[in-house]
Amino acid sequence: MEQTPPSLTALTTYLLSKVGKTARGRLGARLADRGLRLWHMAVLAALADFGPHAQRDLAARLSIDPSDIVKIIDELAALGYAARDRDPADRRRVQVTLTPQGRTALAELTEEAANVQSELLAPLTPAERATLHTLLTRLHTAPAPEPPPA
Amino acid sequence: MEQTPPSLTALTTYLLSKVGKTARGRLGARLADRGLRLWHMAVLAALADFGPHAQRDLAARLSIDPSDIVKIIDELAALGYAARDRDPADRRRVQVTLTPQGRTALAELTEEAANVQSELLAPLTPAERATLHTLLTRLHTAPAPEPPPA
DNA sequence: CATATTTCAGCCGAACTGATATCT
DNA sequence: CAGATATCAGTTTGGCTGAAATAT
Repeated sequence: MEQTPPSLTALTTYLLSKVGKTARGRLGARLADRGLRLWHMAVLAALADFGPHAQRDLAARLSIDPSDIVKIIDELAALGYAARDRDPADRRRVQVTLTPQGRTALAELTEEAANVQSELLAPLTPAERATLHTLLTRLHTAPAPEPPPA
Repeated sequence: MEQTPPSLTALTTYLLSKVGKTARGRLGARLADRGLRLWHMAVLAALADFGPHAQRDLAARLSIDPSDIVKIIDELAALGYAARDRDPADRRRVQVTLTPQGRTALAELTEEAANVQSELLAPLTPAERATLHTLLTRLHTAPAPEPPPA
């Protein structure tokens, strides 16, 4: 079998990128079976965890481009998972709320994600999975330090 | 500051995907400063570690589509980092070899990658970085288990 | 009029498909 | 002629840019 160059596997950066890509791919494939993509699940999760959002706030929270969120909400609304309403206080804003169907859909997606995860992390013991999760959490929540521009 | 939904950060899969994406982004940005992309570095690494390849073998080793490798080699050749020669034994094959300039370029890229990495992993202690690396290596080298189709 | 939010149209890079050319 | 390799053209997808449209 062809091997990955050791010059690359020696870089944690490379492994993170590669393993992360397969993780995204696996989960994306499962969601695709339901006609959804990763952003759909992210939006449902944000609505479930933090309540209704203006579209702009959803985009900011999830680091999606505001111009892309339109179609995502369109699709979630078409499935009955989310509802659009004008914010009466500021009619420029569109309040997006999670419907009960959206909530149950999210529960199913989370279930799917857990399945994908147990496949993906199968080579690790439960203790190792926990360690990996805490280390990744540290990296994720840490401020991204930019080096001082030369 | 807007927070990421806990429903997502609870998933190791999500963290892997997200952290991996920023890793790829950071490294890619550095390489872009030199007019290169990630695949260029991967190809140089494969040539350095395993010697000359036929283009098809490069594609197989790095999981690139064979139709995409053509332009990558074009660009590396234009920079003087790689050389194309017909394999005299099988003239269908194009042998790609690393030039001395390519080798020194790879050394510089590896240096850059190490810099990116130390920024990215700054929140972790050296011991934790080592743990992360071994865990990721286990995930990377493990066979990708597909669940039995329903 | 200046600003904020949403929406839409189009561009660009990455990944894949299919067809053609060259060689064994 | 069948098979393998490389090359080329076209499609798709995601993420981004820039310009309307609506409201404050």
